[in-house]
Amino acid sequence: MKVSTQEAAPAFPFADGIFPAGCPSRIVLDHVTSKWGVLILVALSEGPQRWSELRRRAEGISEKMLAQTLKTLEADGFVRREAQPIIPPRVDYSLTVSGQELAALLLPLVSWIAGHADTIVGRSARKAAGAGD
Amino acid sequence: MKVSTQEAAPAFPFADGIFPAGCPSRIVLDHVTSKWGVLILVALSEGPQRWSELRRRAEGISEKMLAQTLKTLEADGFVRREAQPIIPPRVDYSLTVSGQELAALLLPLVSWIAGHADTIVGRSARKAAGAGD
DNA sequence: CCGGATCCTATACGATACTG
DNA sequence: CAGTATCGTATAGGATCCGG
Repeated sequence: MKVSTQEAAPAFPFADGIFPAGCPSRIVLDHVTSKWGVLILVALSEGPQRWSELRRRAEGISEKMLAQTLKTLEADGFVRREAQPIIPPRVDYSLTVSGQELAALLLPLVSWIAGHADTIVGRSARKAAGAGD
Repeated sequence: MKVSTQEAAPAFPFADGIFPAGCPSRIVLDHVTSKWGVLILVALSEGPQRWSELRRRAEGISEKMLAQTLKTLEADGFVRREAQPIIPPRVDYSLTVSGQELAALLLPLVSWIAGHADTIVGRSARKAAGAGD
């Protein structure tokens, strides 16, 4: 077993394979890391929001994908949907406790990316010279 | 601006839209959250590894996707590739500093998912009753 | 052993139109 | 306003063969 710089946990938890193909973790990971999953979860981490609000926040999302993503996240227990039987309809989406935990892990990731993306794609565009760091 | 339960930072950094469609952040996010991106980065966070090792770790990945994912991550400056001109070839992949930073953010996420996936898909399978939490 | 090239399929996704 | 239904397309991704 190898011991490198980044050591805190007793043992690397994914030493022999991240996890098996098709296992529940893979499924959830795919849901979360779907094209819009991260964006929706991050958007909702600010607080409950309506459908139309989410559409604006996740710029570029189609109605179909918003519906599909929300449904998946709701089925996974990350998002709660509350519809009010009024005309015109009003539906609020919010994070469950589980969803808040997840979003709390996603926010640093998204922030990091937001802070480094320009450098990264800049380097990509320059054809990725030789030195990575 | 709304103030709800989860308030800690001075201001929510993604208050009016996560970030614009097609911007560098979106591109990098898509690379990282591609089907195999997370798995490869997490796998490499344990230390440098060879092609064949990565294939085992990321169970179920095809050669094509491994090559493609590694190339993308390398172009983004997250992964370093070192090929030794010997027969048979030996190629080692490792994380750059940037890649290590990213992986450090990914690990908690993957660990959390690994710890909750069974509950989550269990609930999903039971048709997602009514209460999310 | 490490991949590149090619072909093919599944499906994720977007655009549009329609409904309660 | 908040969706659903349908269709068409782009592309992600897998299988296989080949080459250094």
